[in-house]
Amino acid sequence: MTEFAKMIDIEKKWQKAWEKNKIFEVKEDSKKKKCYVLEMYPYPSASFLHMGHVRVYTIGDVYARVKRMQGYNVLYPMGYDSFGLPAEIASKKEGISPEKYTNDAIAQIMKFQKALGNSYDWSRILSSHESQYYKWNQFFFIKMFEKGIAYKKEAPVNWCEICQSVLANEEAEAGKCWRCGNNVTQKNMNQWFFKITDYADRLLNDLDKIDWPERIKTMQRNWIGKSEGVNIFFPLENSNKILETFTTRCDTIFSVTFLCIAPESPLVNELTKGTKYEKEVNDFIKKVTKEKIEDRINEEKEKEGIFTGKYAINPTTKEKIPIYISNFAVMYGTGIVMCDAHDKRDFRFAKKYNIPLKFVISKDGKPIDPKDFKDASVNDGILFNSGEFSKTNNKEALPKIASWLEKNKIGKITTNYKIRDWMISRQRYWGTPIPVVYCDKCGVVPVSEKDLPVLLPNDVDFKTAGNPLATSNKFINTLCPKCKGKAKRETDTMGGFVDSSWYFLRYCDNKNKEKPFDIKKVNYWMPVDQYIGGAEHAVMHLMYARFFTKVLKDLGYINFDEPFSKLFTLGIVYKDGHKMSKSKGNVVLQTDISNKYGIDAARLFLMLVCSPDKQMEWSDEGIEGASRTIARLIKLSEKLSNKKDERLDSKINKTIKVATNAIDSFEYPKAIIATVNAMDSLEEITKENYEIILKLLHPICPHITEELWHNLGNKTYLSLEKWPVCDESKINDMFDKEDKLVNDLCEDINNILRIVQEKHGQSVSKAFVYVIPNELTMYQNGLDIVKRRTNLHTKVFAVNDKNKYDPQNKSGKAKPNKPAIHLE
RNA sequence: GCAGGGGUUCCAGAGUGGUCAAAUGGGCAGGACUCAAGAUCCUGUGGCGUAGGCCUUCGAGAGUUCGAGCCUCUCUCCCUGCACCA
Repeated sequence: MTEFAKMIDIEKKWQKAWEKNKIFEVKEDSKKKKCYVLEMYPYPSASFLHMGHVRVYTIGDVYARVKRMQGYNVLYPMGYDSFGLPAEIASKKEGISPEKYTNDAIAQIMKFQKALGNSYDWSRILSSHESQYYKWNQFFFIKMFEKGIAYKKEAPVNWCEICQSVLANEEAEAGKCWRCGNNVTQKNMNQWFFKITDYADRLLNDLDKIDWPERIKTMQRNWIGKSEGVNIFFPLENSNKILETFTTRCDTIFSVTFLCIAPESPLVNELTKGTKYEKEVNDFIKKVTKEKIEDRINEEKEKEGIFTGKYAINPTTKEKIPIYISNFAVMYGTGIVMCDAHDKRDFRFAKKYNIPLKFVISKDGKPIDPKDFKDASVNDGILFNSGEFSKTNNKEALPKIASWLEKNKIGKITTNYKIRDWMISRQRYWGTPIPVVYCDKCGVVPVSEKDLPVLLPNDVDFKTAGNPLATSNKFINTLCPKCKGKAKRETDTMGGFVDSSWYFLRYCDNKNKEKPFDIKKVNYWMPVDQYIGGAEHAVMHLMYARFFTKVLKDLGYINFDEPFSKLFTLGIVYKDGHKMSKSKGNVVLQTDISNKYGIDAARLFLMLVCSPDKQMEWSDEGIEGASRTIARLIKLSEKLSNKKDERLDSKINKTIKVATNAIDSFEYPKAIIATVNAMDSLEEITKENYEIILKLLHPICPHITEELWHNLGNKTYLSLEKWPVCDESKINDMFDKEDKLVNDLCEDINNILRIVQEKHGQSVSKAFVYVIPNELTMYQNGLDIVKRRTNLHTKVFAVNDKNKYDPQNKSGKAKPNKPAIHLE
């Protein structure tokens, strides 16, 4: 225990020294290559840190420390995403102001974070709830409002009754509120939006520029949901009306035998109003929309529909085709689907309602009939009954059909996106006030820049339902910036994702009072070279931050259009098969572990046990192993000698090479294992080589290595020392080969020895080893090792009898020469 | 359904064409040191063999290759994300 108590003293000592001497504070320096390492800034709610948090922060710190030692000018900041609902809820319940609640939480989490010994530049700290930060949210909002990127519109929004607020599409996962899990309902409200749809193509295309995990890119591509196809025009029978459908499979147009309209489509009413179908259809729509949100999760949901009584004309075949309303059609594209026998869902629907079906694709182009089929024919093949396109491959014909449709004015080549504009309005208090006033004369007027920030008022009532901001008269009543007449302020605040969309820019110049940031500073540090965070932000935060960056570039504030060059997504820490979390009650606390083993041991274990991107299982035994490794590192300092040893130099340089490469690609376990292996195989070590080992392990275990470094008489900080560079000329593969030969020999001897002793009870004291002549020296060099590891008096002889050492096995495998062993 | 990632020896997890019976850590077994325990260190940990080897193994099957855990194809199971998206 005394040993570990000492460990804690060591940690505190160096944390203080680093902070006092500001060794991690950085400035722009055009002579040095920069490296911006960033962890997603946390929401300051945790009243403690568990091993999941420790892992996150350690991964970033290791990377930052390595880059710093490699001579980069490393920006590695920390801050807090401090606006959000929990603070507001706490105010409601406990009567503390959100500000006090938040500041207390930040003080708390900072204390724990500092005990990790991370190399943050704390002078750059920021919190999004500070007016000096959110002022610039408002500033950017006004700039975007002027450009039409921020706009207000009446829109159906997701409304959560419990949170009394609207939710972004991204926040209403599968019809449930992401915070409280309550069912989300639809409501029409006037809301503020950012026009992210204008950037859909750039957001999609620029994914190719960045080094992100394929998984995350795929998720973003899905979310943008670009699909290229054709809008095809179906004339309504006995009418001038044209029904427009969107399809990506225009090659099946000749087989279309019915249309389906989404129940939400305004067209439905138009088609059935005043007809005998009206009531039945309306009843059906009521039923569908009511159950819709819950049933969206249900894959097995029965496809249902109802006939509208109307017909359309297939513009290619001129056939009269019925129009249905169906629960499988949604408001995507035009809200109308053209249906045919080459789609499984359409086919089944048609069978259910006895709608005629036609095929136009078969394997060989010979006509086939849906009557002979139980299910849809979805394979590609040769077209038939398709006019001039018959007898051609459907895939090849597709683009030709598209342009043919367009040429004949029965279609239009179209691109559709799933992404919707980003709804930023929240009816909450604890967020950035949207800097807009409503004036009876002038309408919607943005607040003048000189009047920013629009501060959150203190005289609000958190107890009444709805938006607390609406209860502050001081806040609401103001003057119009244009006409100076009476006006009312917008009470919506911005969702938290606005804050997190540019905080990484503010770190570059966090104290600037004149501007959001100095362009020169931002252009020096940005883009973030390595962004680190959880995969749960794959879509929302990471998409919005990319969007914001592109907007700021267009507005002339920055000169790059992707914020994060490289992204690393973390694996989760599990314990007993569950994600480590307070609610599961399976947390292992930072304080518990660091009190017992020291934070360095925890860091070592977390970095050693598996790659940082994988999920890992916490193990109490594992940390013991890490703790022992640190003990061995300390012990190694007793083995210092001045003996020059080429073999050792070779080994150390090879280790530098392996560890450096591994660390660059986040293969921390590989780097650690290489270093620890080198360390463990040593009998004695020169001071220079020991220092190299300390340097290699310093990013992982910064405190103990710093201590040992100073114990060697060094006055500098190891944290600022140069990362060792591999001297290729010192690497000699002969040593490796020699080691391997000797190793194998020891294993062979030991194996035979065991068999001889266990099974036959003979005692052995000498080993005679016969090897081929050109390997004799190598074996002799390793003789001491053999003697030590086998406890036998060993002699090596060279023998020229080639046959004896060149055994060819039956499969003809070429085997290396193996020595012959005699035991006595 | 679509997309992304996986299935390795008791466990976790390395490993992308020979140097692989497969790193490392844990567990387990044996040994050294101790009166003893703990700590520490050493050795072993698929099977067979009184040497150099042989046999079996990396989800299943097939293929490419002189040679496959590693490459190709099919199947299967698991995870993650998206989804009545036409």
